[in-house]
Amino acid sequence: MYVTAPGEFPVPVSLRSRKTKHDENFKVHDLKQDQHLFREGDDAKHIYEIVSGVLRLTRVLENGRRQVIAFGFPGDFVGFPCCGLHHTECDAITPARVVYHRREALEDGAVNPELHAVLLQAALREIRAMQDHFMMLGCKSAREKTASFLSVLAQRTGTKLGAYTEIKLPMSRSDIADFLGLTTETVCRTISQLRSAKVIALEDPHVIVVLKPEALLALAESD
Amino acid sequence: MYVTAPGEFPVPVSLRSRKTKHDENFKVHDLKQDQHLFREGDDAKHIYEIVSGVLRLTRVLENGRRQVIAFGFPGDFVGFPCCGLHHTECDAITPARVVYHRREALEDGAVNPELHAVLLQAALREIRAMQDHFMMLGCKSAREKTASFLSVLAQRTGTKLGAYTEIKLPMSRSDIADFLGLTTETVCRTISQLRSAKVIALEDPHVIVVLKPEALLALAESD
DNA sequence: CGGGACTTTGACACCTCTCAACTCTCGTGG
DNA sequence: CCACGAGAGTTGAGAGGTGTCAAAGTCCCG
Repeated sequence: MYVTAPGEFPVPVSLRSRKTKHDENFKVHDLKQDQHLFREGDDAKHIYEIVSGVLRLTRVLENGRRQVIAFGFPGDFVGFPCCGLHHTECDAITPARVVYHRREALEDGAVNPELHAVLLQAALREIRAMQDHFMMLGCKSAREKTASFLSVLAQRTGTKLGAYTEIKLPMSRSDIADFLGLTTETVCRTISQLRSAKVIALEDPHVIVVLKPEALLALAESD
Repeated sequence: MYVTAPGEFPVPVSLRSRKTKHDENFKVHDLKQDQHLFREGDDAKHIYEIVSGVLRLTRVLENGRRQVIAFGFPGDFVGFPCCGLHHTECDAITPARVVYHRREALEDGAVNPELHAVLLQAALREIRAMQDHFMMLGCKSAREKTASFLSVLAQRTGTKLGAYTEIKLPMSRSDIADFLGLTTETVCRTISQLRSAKVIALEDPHVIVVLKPEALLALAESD
């Protein structure tokens, strides 16, 4: 998941079973919290489709600085290989279930044409979503980034509570910070500001209620 | 082109003609400077392979802020579609020549298997390169960004002058700034600092000589 | 020769980072 | 049962990097 334009979220595997029925190597795997799915430099044997739970894709520089490339939510695909290798770390920040798809299904259209098409479209959506995320990292202020992040999360994973929307944040403040190109302190402060402005409320640090969705969206794109 | 790890640059079409000989829709097109190749929202009929010249991929937010997604150099592919549409602007910052590849060649493996594989690998490299660029935008300071940018450009397009390397910068300062998530003024100042430190020299604003490549690389990754 | 776009430099403001302290929760062990 | 420590989150003070605004310089081209 990137902070991307709304309205084009992927369809979980469960909703398009017809498309995957021909995958003879269809295989489900469960991950415990904090368990790794793959690491940077690993041979890429599979592409993974997330059924449930939340994954985290990260890269680290030599000097230790870390970037969270993306969060993987149900319906997302992770692990697109380059030159046969994974180039990010991937681990589960909640218990999670993924479907394995053989890399050959992506790279060779003859193996399983239907699955091939699904994986290819997922890769193209990935490119599009990463372009969206460039706008975040390159153009936006801390407040805009944080508001965008919460706004997208509300639309993608929020649960309605009457006029409000409740967001469960499975990731830590420092995950959010490394995703948005900020520090944990700045993320905390910005969330506190949004709370002071009555745009959101905090049930606890990992459960946020969006009180004014339209105000949140406005802050996400304000000049 | 993103500011990416060195040593894995694409191979220009001219060097792998065998791989494209089966593309029955192989078509060359020339672009004048400042001419558009496609715009955001256009129907994506083709993917483009750059033969010569330099292209610029951009996105703009509602409030006018701009992000340069990538620069396209010879050997790069641009125009990967999502949902059949282009999601960036693309124009030529120098006179350029591109090869058209029909979108179907990417999306349907049966049309031309060899070309399909080439385009697919290009898309996967694109994902990898964008991940690299996230590190730039999210983790690095202005000096590190600028040094990285010049360093990569030197390796990718530089011409050797004895111990030195000359870089031609076809893009404006504001293009560089929008690519790196900075302002033109900051890019200028940072380049001036590098010049003061005798790491680079400026023949003119668009021709830079790298005097100390190892120092430039060190600045690109310094803590 | 003059106008315009681009580049460079300076002064200043302010946003974000850094460093630090405090709180809170939770799990461990005495 | 309580003490203790570890880790995450929050908040504050201060510094510094980068953005903003302004002006001058450079170059190209009409």
